[in-house]
Amino acid sequence: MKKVPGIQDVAAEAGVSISTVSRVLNHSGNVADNLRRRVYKAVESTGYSANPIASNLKSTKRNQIAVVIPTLRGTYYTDIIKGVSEYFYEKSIMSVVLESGGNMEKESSIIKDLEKQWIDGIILIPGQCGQEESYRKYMESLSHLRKRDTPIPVVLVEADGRNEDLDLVRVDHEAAFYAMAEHLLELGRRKLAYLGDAEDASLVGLALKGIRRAMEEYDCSLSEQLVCMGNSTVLDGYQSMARLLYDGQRPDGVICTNDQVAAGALNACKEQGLLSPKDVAVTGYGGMALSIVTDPPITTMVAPRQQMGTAAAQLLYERIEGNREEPRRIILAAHPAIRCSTMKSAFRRLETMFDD
Amino acid sequence: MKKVPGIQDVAAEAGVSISTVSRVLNHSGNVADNLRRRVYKAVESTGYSANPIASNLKSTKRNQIAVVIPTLRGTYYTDIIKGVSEYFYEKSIMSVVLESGGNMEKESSIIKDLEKQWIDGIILIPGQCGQEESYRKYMESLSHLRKRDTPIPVVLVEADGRNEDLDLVRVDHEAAFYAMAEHLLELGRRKLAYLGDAEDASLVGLALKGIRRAMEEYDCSLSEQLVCMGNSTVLDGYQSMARLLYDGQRPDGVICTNDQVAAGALNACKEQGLLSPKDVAVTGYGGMALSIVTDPPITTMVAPRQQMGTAAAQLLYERIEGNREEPRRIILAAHPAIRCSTMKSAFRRLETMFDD
DNA sequence: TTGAAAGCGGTACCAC
DNA sequence: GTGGTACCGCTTTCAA
Repeated sequence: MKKVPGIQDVAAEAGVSISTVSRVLNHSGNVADNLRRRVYKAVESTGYSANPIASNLKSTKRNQIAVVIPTLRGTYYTDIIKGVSEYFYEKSIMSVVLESGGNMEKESSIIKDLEKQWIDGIILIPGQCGQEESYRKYMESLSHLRKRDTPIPVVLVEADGRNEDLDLVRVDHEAAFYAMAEHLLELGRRKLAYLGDAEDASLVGLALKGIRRAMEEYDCSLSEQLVCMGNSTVLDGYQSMARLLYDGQRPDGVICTNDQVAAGALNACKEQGLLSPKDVAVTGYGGMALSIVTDPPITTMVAPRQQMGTAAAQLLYERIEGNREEPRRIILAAHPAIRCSTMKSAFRRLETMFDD
Repeated sequence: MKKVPGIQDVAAEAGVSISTVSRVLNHSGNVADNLRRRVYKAVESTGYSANPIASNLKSTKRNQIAVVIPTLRGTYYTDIIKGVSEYFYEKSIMSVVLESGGNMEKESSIIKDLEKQWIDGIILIPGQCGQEESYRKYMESLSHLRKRDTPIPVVLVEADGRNEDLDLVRVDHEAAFYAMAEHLLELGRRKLAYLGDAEDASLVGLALKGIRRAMEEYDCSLSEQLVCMGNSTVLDGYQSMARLLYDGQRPDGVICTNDQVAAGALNACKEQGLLSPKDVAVTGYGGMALSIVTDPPITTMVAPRQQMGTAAAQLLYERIEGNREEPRRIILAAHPAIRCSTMKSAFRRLETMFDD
């Protein structure tokens, strides 16, 4: 195995000093035209390409950031990644994607690994962080990053706001669920149900808050019996809804924690001969591709996922460049997509925005 | 800004030589117990963590591979990434994900960038490589990687087999489409249509080959009028199917290039009052999450996406370690998921395998 | 068993 | 303008 050509080979080939080669290649300092040409020629003939590792040895910069996400399944998080990696690709910074499984221990261990890797920054999308106990340990590993002599900047995405001093980008879930509830209430529905994700306590809290606030304004309230906790798959939605109906509960509006659950709920309704939206109006959440292909298509709140990624990337970049000290929070709004699962008259055009 | 503790600080703190610290930390060579203890203590007190950049300076290894994919949208490619990154995470090798937009020029430029980055290996999922002309330039950039003094190994995923000497992992699409056609033919359907993706000539070719082979065996053939080319979104499927019906063509079976197109086609049928599967049986392809939430759920071929990723990662790792010289191809089979869009009696259980 | 010293491939500062 | 040279942080001989 032949050795890779190094800068010293180029220098030898061109008959100039290493310093000169460096100057030419980094456009630093002035070099006489003839030398410059000779250097370029030597680069050509040797097939030289700078070793990025050695280049960063001094600066101890890696030109690399990491995105830690709960899961690569589905499109919610990968859309966020899209925003992040596009932003950093422009800046010649590579993005590494790590999957935590939504598991706090794994997240912590990944973060420790990244620390050893001397990564330039981390965008962290935490999984469920319900249990106070392990949350403490978790926060420790994060704050450790900031207490280092050379801190690794961290930007949180879609996390609750408990960690006050970290940058944060998230969707205003409370407002979004408020909007969904208001939409149903405006349509005259009063007996609303909520199908939540037991594993995402933080989202459930915000959703309930939003829904309750809307219902109060319409002088009604959310019955505890109509609040169901499952996981967040199609199957869970189906089962939760089926159980509600089996128990003799029959809401006239169902707000689901995401589009998958809504799709499942829709199925359960159909099975019982209930029509949507006539008998039961169903709303999803997230604006995933599948929300448009169900029958009827599901009314949902579209989360600006890629935009979240871009915003987070921007915040992180400011930190990496040392351009900002005080923490910032960016709260983005989800926007409604009204479809036939709540309004029969809804615009029926197949939307092209989702090309999952 | 304080300096990061380096190995020399640890050495000073422990009152030993740098060499000794290195030996202790890398478990290389024997060190007296008392020295070893002092080193560990010094590591603790200084908060030392090895600089991964400097560690690899000699070996010029980066412990980093790249996955180049057409798009981060949807779940098809991200599922492949999941397989890849899990495999390499175990090996302490980071995976970087780059999005090419399915654009050959961008792909080439990304690959050039990666070359400068001295990445240890590349898993490449090419976009459409229809046009012979630009394909040539493209192959050049690939073969350049192999002709370097220190070649960067490349594994292709879901590419056609034109590049004979590269490792390759893909699904046997011809067999899969053959199976879909056979399924419809077995159900007595004879007037089959095919909705393809104009931008993926390679897939179209294989699909048509498979479908035609199956039809021949049933003594019938595919009418050219029932072959439609669009793109691959829900909307395209809707439009293609609508056009067919508008033209007075009415197939009794429709084979779609993917699940999105099938979902769209299903919609168009419904709009014309056609029942599925009674009037028209519709099949999708890929086994995406949305195939299960449509009404009726769509019969599809499930592509082993994560498995492809793992297989590709394995091949790449062998190359990186220099354990193999001769190129290998791994062809995986897709497996059918029969649903109500083709057989009314199909098992109706909501499958949990898709939790998009 | 230990330490000194020579790189690894560049960058950057300092003379000339 | 140009070249010499001292690092960057770690690994790896090579002597002692």
